[in-house]
Amino acid sequence: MAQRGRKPSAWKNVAPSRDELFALKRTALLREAARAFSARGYHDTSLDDVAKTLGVTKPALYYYVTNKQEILFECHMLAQDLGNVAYDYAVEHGKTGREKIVLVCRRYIELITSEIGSCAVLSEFAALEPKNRAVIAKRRDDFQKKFSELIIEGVKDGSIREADPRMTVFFFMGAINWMTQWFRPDGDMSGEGIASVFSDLLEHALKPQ
Amino acid sequence: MAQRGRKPSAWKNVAPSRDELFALKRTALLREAARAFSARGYHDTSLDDVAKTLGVTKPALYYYVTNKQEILFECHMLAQDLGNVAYDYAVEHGKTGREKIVLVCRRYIELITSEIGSCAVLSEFAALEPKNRAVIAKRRDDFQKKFSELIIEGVKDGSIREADPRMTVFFFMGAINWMTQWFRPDGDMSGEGIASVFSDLLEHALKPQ
Amino acid sequence: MAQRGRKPSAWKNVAPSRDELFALKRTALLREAARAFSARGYHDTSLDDVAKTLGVTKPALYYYVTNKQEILFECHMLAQDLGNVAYDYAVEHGKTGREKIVLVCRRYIELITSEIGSCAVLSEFAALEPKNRAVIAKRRDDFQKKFSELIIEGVKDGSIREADPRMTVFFFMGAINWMTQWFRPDGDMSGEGIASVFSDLLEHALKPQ
Amino acid sequence: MAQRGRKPSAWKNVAPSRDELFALKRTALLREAARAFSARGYHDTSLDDVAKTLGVTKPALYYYVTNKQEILFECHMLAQDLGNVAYDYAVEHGKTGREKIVLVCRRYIELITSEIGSCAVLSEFAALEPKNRAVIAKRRDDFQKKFSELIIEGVKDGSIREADPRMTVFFFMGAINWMTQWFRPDGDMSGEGIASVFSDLLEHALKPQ
DNA sequence: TATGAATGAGTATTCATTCAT
DNA sequence: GATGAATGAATACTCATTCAT
Repeated sequence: MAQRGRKPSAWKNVAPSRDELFALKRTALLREAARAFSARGYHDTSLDDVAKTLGVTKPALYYYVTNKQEILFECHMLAQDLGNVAYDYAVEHGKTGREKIVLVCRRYIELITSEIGSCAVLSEFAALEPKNRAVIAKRRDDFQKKFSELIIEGVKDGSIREADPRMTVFFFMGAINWMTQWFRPDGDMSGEGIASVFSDLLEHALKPQ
Repeated sequence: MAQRGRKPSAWKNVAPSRDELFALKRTALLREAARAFSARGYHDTSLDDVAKTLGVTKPALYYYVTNKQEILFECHMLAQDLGNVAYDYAVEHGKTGREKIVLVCRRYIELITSEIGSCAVLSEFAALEPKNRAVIAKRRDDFQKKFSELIIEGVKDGSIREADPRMTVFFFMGAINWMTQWFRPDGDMSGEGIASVFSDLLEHALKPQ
Repeated sequence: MAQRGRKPSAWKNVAPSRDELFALKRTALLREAARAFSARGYHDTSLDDVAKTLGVTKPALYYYVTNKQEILFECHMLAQDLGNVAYDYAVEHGKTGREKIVLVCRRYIELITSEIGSCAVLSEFAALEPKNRAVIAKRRDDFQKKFSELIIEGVKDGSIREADPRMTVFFFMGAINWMTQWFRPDGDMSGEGIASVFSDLLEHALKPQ
Repeated sequence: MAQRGRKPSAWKNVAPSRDELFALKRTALLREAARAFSARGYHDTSLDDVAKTLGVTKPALYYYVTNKQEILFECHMLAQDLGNVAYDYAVEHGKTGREKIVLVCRRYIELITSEIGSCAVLSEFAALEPKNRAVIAKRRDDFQKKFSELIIEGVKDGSIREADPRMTVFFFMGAINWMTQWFRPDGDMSGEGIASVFSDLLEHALKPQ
């Protein structure tokens, strides 16, 4: 999807190439669809609505995606990517298991609040068709496994008190994912603010004694 | 709707009266619908499906409800009731603010896990029509306010460390509500088990030091 | 339908007999249905509406009629009867053809305005099922034929100027039947008032010179 | 919607432009629907019927209208337009009030008999939804008012004998509107024939002495 | 690339009618 | 005589998807 290696186009790449334009438009489509899906739900959002908001007609969308399902699926993928980004960041910057866990939490919240429109789609899991649902579920499980391994690590290095790793992950993944239901970018609490409160709560929940 | 005081019918009231039958059937309808809504989403669940599962025809449903919306709305109401039940229980049995909070959490989880089918409907908030959505949102807010007052109480009586009450409520309400997305009654963790883990995490997150 | 010759019941006929009660209720049903059909149209009137207005439940109606169609049909019959009543009256009281025609017109208007609710049903001719439609059409034609014969009679006796009898009948039957579309019993023009104006117009339209 | 001034397309404008095609199809739809509504009544005519007759599928209709109601409404509007056309013609060509009235009558009949399918819809007034009904009623009243003013004019200029203007209008508007109930284009009386008979009757009904 | 036009499949809802009680 | 309950059939309307242009 990325176009790193393409041959230099004329105009010193000032104007985006055809491929870039395509990617740009496709992303805009996904973003707008995610926003709409989150607001009204997948099944209650017609492609006509999405198209109108983008200023094109419905059939035009089919040039960029093959399906309404594909849109939903891609949105899920994008939203999940944020989790991995947060994870990588935390593993790189944290030392103890607890530090890492808390960092994931903080970073993840910062990311999804900055992109909340696209992320709220996570609650439309049921609307995925079986095949896609399986893929997304698998990725979710993988992510949560990596997560619970951080907890195990923390228990080993003494930074985290004895706790059921899986349940603990469910616990704070729930706290974070549920944000899509109430967070408003224009609310009186910034993404960073929430990240602080939540990671603080998490830290106390986990640390020994 | 309850028929406590009605004149004793024959058969020692073994057979349900007409009104009771009506209520029974209506409840069965709501339960089944909630299960379906949770599994496939509101918009993707046809009343035909619900009716078929109940062994009746679609129009028969309309004898018990006026609308598909009404079903969704009533499901939300029922699910929300559990929260209040848990709250009342906790206020009655807990002493300090923290004790109460933890009790609500534990009791609430026990309740929703025993009735998970009906509760998972909570994630279909967006499918409510505006008027109903407003009602449910109001009740949700009221509930969360009562909740955060328990936290304030705990901070005052010293059982809870200094914390943003509203965010704290969002934090663990999220943890609990998200359960509807992963909890399976036949999973390897019982409702009580989860209740224990979650209320323990909550307790540590809140207690001073 | 009338019960003239029935054997004297007890109580000196003070209380209506079973048969009379049946007839009474049936008539009330037809009247109310006619009113509703006129106001909202046949297809837009549900038997539930009719039943509710009568203070019974829908299935109860089926004790008095076999069909929704039957109701419409009987209403048409009743409405048409008025025409014949008017005709008989006119033939009895008028001398020349013109006198008779004008009398029919006056009498007919008086009758339908006193019973407008039931008569407006005449515009629901299209809602009759083919078989019934044929019956009603036949009666309508018969009536109009008797009518045009009065015109022929008038032309012969010199009270009416030369005119196409059939068209003339259509002309003023239309004028009269259309009343069902605008006449209101509580309007500023009484049935007698209209009868006067209309029969006056008719008289001038027909008389020689 | 008309394309008078558009840039001349190839083929000497033989082929209708896109917009023209749209308008053409929409009109065909309205015409066919009117015919069906008149024959079977609004509520007893399914859009499936209409679509099938037009050789398209039902959803295709929704490309041209938003509603079944819209169809009925537009049909009423078109039918009413004929009245105004007749009125304008009469005012232009007639001298005395009576001449004008008689001309309206004649012209109007000629118009509706040539378009009887669309006009018969006038008897489906009750099927209009309240909002639309109000609009149509208003136009009808306006038309009848213009009409009765012609009568007043005739009374003043001595061409019409003293008469209640409103009732007189009702009288012959009824005669004419009722035609939709019996006129058949293939009957033994042409539109012009009827126009002659009716306007003759009207003339005699109105003229002094 | 994008659009106008059309379609097939689906779905909520209404309602006349029936029947056991 | 009347009712609660249920059903079958019908119908307006929506929408993802396709395709010629």
